[in-house]
Amino acid sequence: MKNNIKNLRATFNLTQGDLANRIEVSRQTINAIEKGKFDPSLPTAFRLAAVFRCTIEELFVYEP
Amino acid sequence: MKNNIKNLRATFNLTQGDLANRIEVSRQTINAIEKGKFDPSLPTAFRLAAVFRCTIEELFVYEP
DNA sequence: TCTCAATGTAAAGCTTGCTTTACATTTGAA
DNA sequence: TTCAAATGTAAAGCAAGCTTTACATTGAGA
Repeated sequence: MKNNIKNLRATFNLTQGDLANRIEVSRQTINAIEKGKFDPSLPTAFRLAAVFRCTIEELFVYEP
Repeated sequence: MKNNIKNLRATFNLTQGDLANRIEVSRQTINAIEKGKFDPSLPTAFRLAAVFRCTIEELFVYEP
């Protein structure tokens, strides 16, 4: 699963820590998701999409 | 997190077992998701949306 | 009514998402 | 150049997603 978080984060001028605070996860979680270490849970994906005012489909690219 | 899986499954004439096979999870997983026992992972949500040809946002309603 | 498919549910166990703590590396602004 | 903020990473531990096995309940058609 790929994602556009790093780019969007830059567009919105947010640090990993800022974003983490906004969606109430740890900074390490944001880092891990950006780095592709693991996929977020569905609730976390919804909160991320809400911050960037986009759909989950625009934020994440599913790869079988 | 609420979801419309049960309705859509009826519309598409699929049993829980059918749907489970389609997205390669166990029947119990489908049952648990329908019953709200837990939220699916993001990959599982993507596969569910693909079966019903809808978006994740149409399939799941996030509740903080 | 009988019966078989579909659904509900439970327990044990594995994997993954996420946390906290902690430290190293990179980067950019003064 | 230096120093602080931002990022990267790692380990241990808890919580959630999912599996397998197994059995009970519901429901609809013969």
